[in-house]
Amino acid sequence: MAKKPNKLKARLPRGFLDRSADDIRATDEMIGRIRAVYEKYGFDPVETPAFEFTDCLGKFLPDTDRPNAGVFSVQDEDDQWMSLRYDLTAPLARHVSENINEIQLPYRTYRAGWVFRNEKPGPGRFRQFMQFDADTVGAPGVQADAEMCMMFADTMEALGIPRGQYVIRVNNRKVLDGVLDSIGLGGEENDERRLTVLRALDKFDKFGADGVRLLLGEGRRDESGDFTSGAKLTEEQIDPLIKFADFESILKGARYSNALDDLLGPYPLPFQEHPTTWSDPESVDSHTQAAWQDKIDSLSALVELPSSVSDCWNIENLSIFALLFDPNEKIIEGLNELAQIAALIESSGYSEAQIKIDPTVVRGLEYYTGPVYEAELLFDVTNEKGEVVQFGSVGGGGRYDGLVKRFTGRDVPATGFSMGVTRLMTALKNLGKLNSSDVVAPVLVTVMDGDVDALGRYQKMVQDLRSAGIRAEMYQGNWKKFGNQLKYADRRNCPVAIIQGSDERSVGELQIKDLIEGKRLSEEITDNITWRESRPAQITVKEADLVETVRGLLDDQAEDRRRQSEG
RNA sequence: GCAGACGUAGCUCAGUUGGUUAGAGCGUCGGAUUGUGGCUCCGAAGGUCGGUGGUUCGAAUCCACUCGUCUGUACCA
Repeated sequence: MAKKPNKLKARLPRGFLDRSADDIRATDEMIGRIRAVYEKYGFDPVETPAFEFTDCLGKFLPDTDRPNAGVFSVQDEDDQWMSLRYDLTAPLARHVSENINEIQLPYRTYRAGWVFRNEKPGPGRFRQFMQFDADTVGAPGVQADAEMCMMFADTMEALGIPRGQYVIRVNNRKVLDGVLDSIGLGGEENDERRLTVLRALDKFDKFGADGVRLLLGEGRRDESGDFTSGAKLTEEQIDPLIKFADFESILKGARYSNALDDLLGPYPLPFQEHPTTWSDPESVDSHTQAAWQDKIDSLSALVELPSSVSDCWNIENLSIFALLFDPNEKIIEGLNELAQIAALIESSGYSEAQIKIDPTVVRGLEYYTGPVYEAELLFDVTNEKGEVVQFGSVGGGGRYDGLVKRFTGRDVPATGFSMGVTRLMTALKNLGKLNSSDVVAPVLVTVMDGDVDALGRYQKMVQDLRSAGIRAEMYQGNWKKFGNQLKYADRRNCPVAIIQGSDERSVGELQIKDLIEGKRLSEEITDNITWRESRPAQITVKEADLVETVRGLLDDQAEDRRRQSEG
């Protein structure tokens, strides 16, 4: 006997998703809300295509062994490499550069689009996902960064995430760079190690202070036994970094019982001559105390805290912890910018519960040059299996002053951020915060006779309903199995079915069946004969009353749904 | 990329120390019911046991390789 031909296996590449009607409607809803916020802030849309020349995306030309590592790349007819965009920022920089003469700077713009990354997908991470970006191009001042943070916070709230359930964390690359300089990691020869250190710091949320300490030192072994080699810093370098990054727990006494003792204690600072304790000022010799006070005074003179900034913004604490290092110009400049951002945000009425200065934020290792910010969800997200998922950030951004200059040679400072629409939607969906759509399935006009005249009459009913603004359709399957028509209507959640056979037709009537009410009534009927013959929730009306009756039923059902959702 | 776990029907899974013709539930389709959704009952279809090679009289089962999925980790512009 001949082998049956192998069936083609239907399969989807991993990391890609088919989107359901509910998903699409929910995404549209989200995008609408985000867009409304951006528009209100005075931003205009712009759209760029999915493909760009690979070099314009800022990616080096693909190497021949693995041309698709990280990005999806193809070669055009003329052998030039093109790639699917992996974010919306690099294409924007290209667009601005190419149209720099027509664009009025500062250019305030937003856009939503699919981006593609050829890397291993994980929970809530896909190879195609949607981002929604906003950028201000040609604005050098921190006020532009501050505005981005505020708009970010407004967007989160517009999406229905209540205050306290999200936070926008703000940091400044200049502070981080200055800190790394001061522990001897400045200069080009340390580029690689700086990256390793920043990556390690970025994992603070995931692995905590102890894990980060390992990554800064020799390395860390994960639970599968795989080993990640570390930055191989010395204890003297690691200690202040950890304390700087973890300063909030230190202040709260959460991690170190004698926190401020530690601050002074175990590693030599230039001004520290004797080990001492800070928590008990009596035990500190006057010389050391004075040295510290000098340091703090001189730092306060350098970091101009605007008078309007209150303590809650962490600037002062951050400044004190910057003393762990020898504060250089970069640190001072970075702290000043953060202080100004805090002042601007505060005077606009935002609180620390919404936007927070946080030295552990590391983003965009490649191109960010100043303030960086990211949005994090603070509620637990559970997946389909009911497990709590580490969700991390749902969007972020920062200042990228060099990106346009790559093309134009002109200094065009810019700042902007990106919302991860797909990620956010996964979170909101799992949280049940997405109002599953209000779209009601269509009214079904059933088919009792299949001749052209009859079909014409059914189609006319459908058109009458549609003309009245009611979603409606005629059954398109095998009409001879009438039971299947109602089964179809039931599974589609059709609210109402219209039935007209020759009996009704001959007296100018039709049957209108309320499928929702009928389903409710059916719960009390166990016997099939009764169920079929009682024809629950079914009424007979004149043909002319079709539209009016259906509209009445739909209104009643909508009212019921509204009441139910209210409790 | 690295490490680990797992691949049996459309889905969720069972399958004994290697032993005849690989099973169940759900779902699908048909019928009981030519004009009424649910329930119930009867019946049917649906499998290269991920693939290739090997050990064996005999492999879903043991071995090797390979592909795929999942988890952790790396990368994440």
